[in-house]
Amino acid sequence: MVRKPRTKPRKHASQERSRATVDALVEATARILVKEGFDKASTNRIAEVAGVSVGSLYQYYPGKEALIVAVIDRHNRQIMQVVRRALAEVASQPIAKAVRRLVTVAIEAHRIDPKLHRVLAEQIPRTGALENVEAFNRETYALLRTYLEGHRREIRVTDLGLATFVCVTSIEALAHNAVLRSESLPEELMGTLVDEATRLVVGYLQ
Amino acid sequence: MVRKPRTKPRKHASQERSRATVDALVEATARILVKEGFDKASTNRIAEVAGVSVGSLYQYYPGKEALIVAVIDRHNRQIMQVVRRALAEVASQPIAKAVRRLVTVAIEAHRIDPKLHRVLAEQIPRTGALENVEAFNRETYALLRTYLEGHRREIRVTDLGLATFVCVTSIEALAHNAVLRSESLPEELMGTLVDEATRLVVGYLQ
DNA sequence: GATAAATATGAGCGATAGCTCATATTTCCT
DNA sequence: AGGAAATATGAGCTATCGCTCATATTTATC
Repeated sequence: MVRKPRTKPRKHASQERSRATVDALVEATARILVKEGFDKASTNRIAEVAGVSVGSLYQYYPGKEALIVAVIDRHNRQIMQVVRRALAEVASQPIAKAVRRLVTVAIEAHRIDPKLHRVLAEQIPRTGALENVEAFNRETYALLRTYLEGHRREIRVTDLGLATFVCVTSIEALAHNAVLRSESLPEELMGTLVDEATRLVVGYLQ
Repeated sequence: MVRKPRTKPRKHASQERSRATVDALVEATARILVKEGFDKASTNRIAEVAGVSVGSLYQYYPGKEALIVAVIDRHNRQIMQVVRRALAEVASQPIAKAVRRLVTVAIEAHRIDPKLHRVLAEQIPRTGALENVEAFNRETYALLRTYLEGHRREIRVTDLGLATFVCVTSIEALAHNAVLRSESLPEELMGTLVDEATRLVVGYLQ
């Protein structure tokens, strides 16, 4: 069993100045994670890079963990924005077209700050942050499920929840791995990959 | 950039006694990871739980990281043993049957010491250990590719490498997520999941 | 301009981590 | 039996970490 540290901000920054401090802290954390790795992201170092004192850090965040969570949250919000928009656009489109779009978007989403994405995926011990990530996962799941419900007639599938799980999981994993290997993978394969992933999912649904 | 600590054992233990020490250390590391979490897995604690002195630990492992790698390796070897056997059994079987077996095996494999599996997946910063994990991934990839090559006539696919990637990635992800959620997921869905995953992959290949 | 509230500072404390090394014990080899 | 090699010990060093708090500075309020 692992006990979780607090991860919520301490105070709500109200003045302009303090909001700048908070931003600088989150930004510094992200930069350190990318450039120096998780181990180097100590509270002292974060404050230093943010150009702020450790004391200020602890005014707004109860600890290192909370900063990391803030970075993860910011990144996830960016991703979810893209995903939400895509699923809204696609709502009335037929499966074949919709899935293709979703696959493309999934890859795009994973390409938002890919270096940060990689660090978050590989180096961060998921402790406490998990709840937040779970929340985003649940939203993706709910959104896709809603789409599938609206297109039930086009689908040949018993359990809709299970189908959603299968689709989200495979699309996510394909996008994730493709982007992580995108340096060692020829770029032109990316297009083909979209075709293949689409075929995979559409074939499954219909 | 992150510089990697050494992860190779220092000495090759030759006597019976020292082999026992090494085993105890790896075992202790695994136990601590599962029961107390990554943070508590300090070299002092590992030595204590192993019933051995810290000094001995450093005779065989250059640091904490190396012990973690040893645990990961041991776990991956167990998994690969299952996977290799399955792919050998399946070599001459037609796609439909083979894929179903592989999906089942993937889930089984993820169920080997699931608590450890979860900790390794969620809590361990992948630093240096990555190379080893990559090696196992490549083997899985190569094995499946060989199978697919032997069954080219049954497959409707342009790029065999890409097809392998798609199959490995989705089966792996489905098994992984299914097992991680297996407590919150009704058990009877597991059987259905195998059906669905099989349908997903077979439909894609044919 | 004066007072209060908000914000910022950073030296330094206690805790713990990783790790070494001088020393002791066990095993191997002849 | 006896010396050499292998193995084991653990007190304790250094480094760093997360974090606090007494103090200083800036901003809001009237």
